[in-house]
Amino acid sequence: MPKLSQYEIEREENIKRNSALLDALGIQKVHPKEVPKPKKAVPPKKRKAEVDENNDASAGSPPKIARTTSSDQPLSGARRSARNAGKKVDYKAEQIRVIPVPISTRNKAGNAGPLGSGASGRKIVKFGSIPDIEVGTWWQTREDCSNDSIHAPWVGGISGSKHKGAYSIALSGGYDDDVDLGYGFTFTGAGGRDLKGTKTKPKNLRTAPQSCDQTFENNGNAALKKSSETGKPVRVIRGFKNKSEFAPSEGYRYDGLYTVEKAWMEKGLNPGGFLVCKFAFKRIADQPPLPVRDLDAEAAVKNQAKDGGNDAQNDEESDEDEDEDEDEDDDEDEDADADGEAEAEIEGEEPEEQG
DNA sequence: GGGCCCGCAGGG
DNA sequence: CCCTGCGGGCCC
Repeated sequence: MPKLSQYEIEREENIKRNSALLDALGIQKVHPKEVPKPKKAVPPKKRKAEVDENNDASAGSPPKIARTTSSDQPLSGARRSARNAGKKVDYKAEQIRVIPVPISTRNKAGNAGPLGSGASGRKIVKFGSIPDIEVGTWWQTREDCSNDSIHAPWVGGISGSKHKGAYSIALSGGYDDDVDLGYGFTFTGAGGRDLKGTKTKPKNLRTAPQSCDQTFENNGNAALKKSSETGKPVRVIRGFKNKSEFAPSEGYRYDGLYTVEKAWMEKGLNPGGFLVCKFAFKRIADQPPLPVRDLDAEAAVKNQAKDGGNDAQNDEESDEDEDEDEDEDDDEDEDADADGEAEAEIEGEEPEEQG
């Protein structure tokens, strides 16, 4: 085994420390086994229609928000077990299955106007959930997400003010020592970067390497610290740059409401060893389950594709001895869907408008 | 794939 | 207006 780089050593240390901290807060990783798996990817077209319906219906009040899986659609994929019985594993299908399913797919092309905006068309600024935006809603870009009032900034990871607290955050990778357990995670704050850009175009960067200590003076960090005191819910989106099994493979997904359990500072994972502000998040109970990816399976698919895919297909079948421990697919994971309607009506207390 | 530059949404 | 900021597109 090659010796670890200094970076990796520190990374391991930080992750260990953060994991222990999450554990101390009672935040445990939920094994994928215990989490309902998305049935199968649904053609975006279909989904969009559905969204529109919901939108219309919601004029009164949406009875069932927060559907995670498409229980209404009889999918052939649901009977995978039977299909697999006599066939080789179809990794294409497998990939589709394990990839986070966009619950409602909305993007520029299809948008008939932001759902998450009031009658006025203005974006909604409040704590907690946004009307008509279900947990699991997926967007192609941060801009689209912003238009639905879930996370306003196009670039920034934290939305909120130091006086009121944080409205939302984006978990989008960027800090390799953050630990994402799905139902809880650690998050690194903002600041400590020198956005100086090039000589000709000074101060023209949107992001840059860590170059000094972060502080809680930073608006975003202060907002999150405030949230840790008030206990108000924070909307969380996960982005494709996040490497965890809970991240979408592409685009951005709204994963519901979390609370900030703790705020602290520690030496960050950067060459200078600069301090960063860190936060521990915990998912509020009774929300739709998170989609979980099977990263190993995806890697296998990738490898297969790289190997040229044709002749290799035979042994796909037999490679089942690889990582069987994780329950495997061939039996039904259907049981899971039963609880689809655990919906969370958690809201921020007050609408808290603000101009 | 990496570097550069850009528009934009906040908060102060 | 000033500043920031876990995007994104384009060009190389």
